[in-house]
Amino acid sequence: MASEPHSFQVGRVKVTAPEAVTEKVAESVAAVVGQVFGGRPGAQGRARKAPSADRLSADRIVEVAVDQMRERGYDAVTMRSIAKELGTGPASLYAHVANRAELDQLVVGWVCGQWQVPDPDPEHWDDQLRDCLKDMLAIYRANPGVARCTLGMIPLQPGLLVTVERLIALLKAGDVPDQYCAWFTDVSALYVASVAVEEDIWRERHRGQDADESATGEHLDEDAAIDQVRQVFESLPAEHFPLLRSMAATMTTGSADERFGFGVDLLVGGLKALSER
Amino acid sequence: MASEPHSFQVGRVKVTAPEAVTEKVAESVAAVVGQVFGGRPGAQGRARKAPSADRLSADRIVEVAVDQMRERGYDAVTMRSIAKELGTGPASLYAHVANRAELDQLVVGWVCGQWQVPDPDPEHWDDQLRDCLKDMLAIYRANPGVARCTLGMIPLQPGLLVTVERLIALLKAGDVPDQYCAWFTDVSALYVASVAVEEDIWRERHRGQDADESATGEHLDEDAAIDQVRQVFESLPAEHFPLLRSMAATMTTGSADERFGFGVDLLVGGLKALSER
DNA sequence: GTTCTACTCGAACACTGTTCGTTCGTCAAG
DNA sequence: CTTGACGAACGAACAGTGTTCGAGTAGAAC
Repeated sequence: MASEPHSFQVGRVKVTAPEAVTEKVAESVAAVVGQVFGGRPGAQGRARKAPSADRLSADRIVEVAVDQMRERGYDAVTMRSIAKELGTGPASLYAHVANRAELDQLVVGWVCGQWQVPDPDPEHWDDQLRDCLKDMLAIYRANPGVARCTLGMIPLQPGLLVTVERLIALLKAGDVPDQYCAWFTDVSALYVASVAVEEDIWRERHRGQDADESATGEHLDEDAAIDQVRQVFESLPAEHFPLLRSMAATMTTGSADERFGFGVDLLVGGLKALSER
Repeated sequence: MASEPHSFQVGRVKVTAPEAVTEKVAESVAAVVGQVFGGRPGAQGRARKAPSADRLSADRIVEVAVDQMRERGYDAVTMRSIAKELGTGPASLYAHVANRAELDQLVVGWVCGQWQVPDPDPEHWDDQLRDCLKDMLAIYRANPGVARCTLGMIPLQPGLLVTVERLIALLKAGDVPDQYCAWFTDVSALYVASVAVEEDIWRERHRGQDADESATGEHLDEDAAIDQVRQVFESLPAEHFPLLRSMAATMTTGSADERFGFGVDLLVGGLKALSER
């Protein structure tokens, strides 16, 4: 699979020859079917010949990558750190993974395969939808760093296709027009991922600070940071910033969940308003 | 300003001592006032003593950074490339900019200072709001790469504060409750930035491809890529993906503007629905 | 004219993703 | 059982990245 230099970027739509396209499609479909029937996400179509215990594989690499992201954050995961944990050098990874980009791709597929969309209940489709988006954020939160790989990625990863299919079923249960169904999956996925990315950047920034703070003995957590933001707002000159100043407390109110919930309400509410017209 | 090792991160809320906070506030406010009265965005409070033509300055560095992002994309901008264009080495930049992160911060402030929010017209506040968001995306598009710096950034940059203040005024003209005003600025800014980031990643991926294609004589533009995505959808097994397959065309319909406009309608429509309740 | 401060910048450090050429293990053919 | 052969593994290196150190220097202040 890594032998063809011009078309190995699975799902990245970088394909030069038309034959390569259909080839890619077949590969994708095969992987999808495998996924549907219980195959592990990220598994390649061709079965492993000799699954010796200490043999490298794309699966093991992805697994280690996800673990390291969870434990040490996205930025700490490098080809070398993965290789080291597998007891080898970075060059060895390139036999199973074409790229750092492809590795990120596989990581997303691995994690997002966990996303479950319920069977549609036409009575409560909107609540189901809200819960779905919240679930997805929860999965991102359970696997910090993964969200950073998602931006700019077309959801052609097998696990994601299943998800999108079910999500559309949910939307159609709410009589959402086709075009809105299509676009809404895009917008909502982007929104959830963005929130996850922002939270992750915060978390990572924090991680660095905590290391500093533990030296000085001081601890500066997220609430303290928000306090400082509020102080900035409160100290703005009232003549130029009457609103920001008076709303300093309001601006900094709300937990991450509340803020995200508001965004979800905006999207779902907007969708209902648009659909019912 | 770069002399205090623990508190130089302007606007990043990384401050260890309370004195540093007020110091930071004063600095921020001064910069804001300067901005309001016609100062250039990104300009430091302290006036340059000897503005010799070939002297380095944070302004010149930011200017070069923005230009290079526009011309060559975010990834191509490095401390070395900036220094080279200024006819010096990378070390010289660190006298005026603490960090690559701070440089990104300044770049955002520089560009987002261009964002204009009109005086509120209570009759058409929602249309004004929609236009505002579209304008912001337009500015991101005019300065490719800049959006990449935005994620995870608290809008304490002077230029952004002015914008947020005026945006809230616009929302209040629509009788939006305070809490919703506050959260909406967050959500909308995040959404616009995310769309810009995604577009930018696409653009950059394209740039790389174009270099490849020009060698082979083939040209693969964005439409062709979308065609391939549609082909993938169309080739999915109908028994497992009935919806995705039948909606293959719908899924890939719509220009970037249409898709973004849909997202904006979702947000604004959702806000109106929530506020009127 | 001297002092002093702030800026400049060459050289280096530690790190990144990636590639090259060689070696090694394992499996199928003879 | 031997012999190829071929993909996987790997040591070493390359071209980059952000960042730091410390010596040098130009300009303003006294």
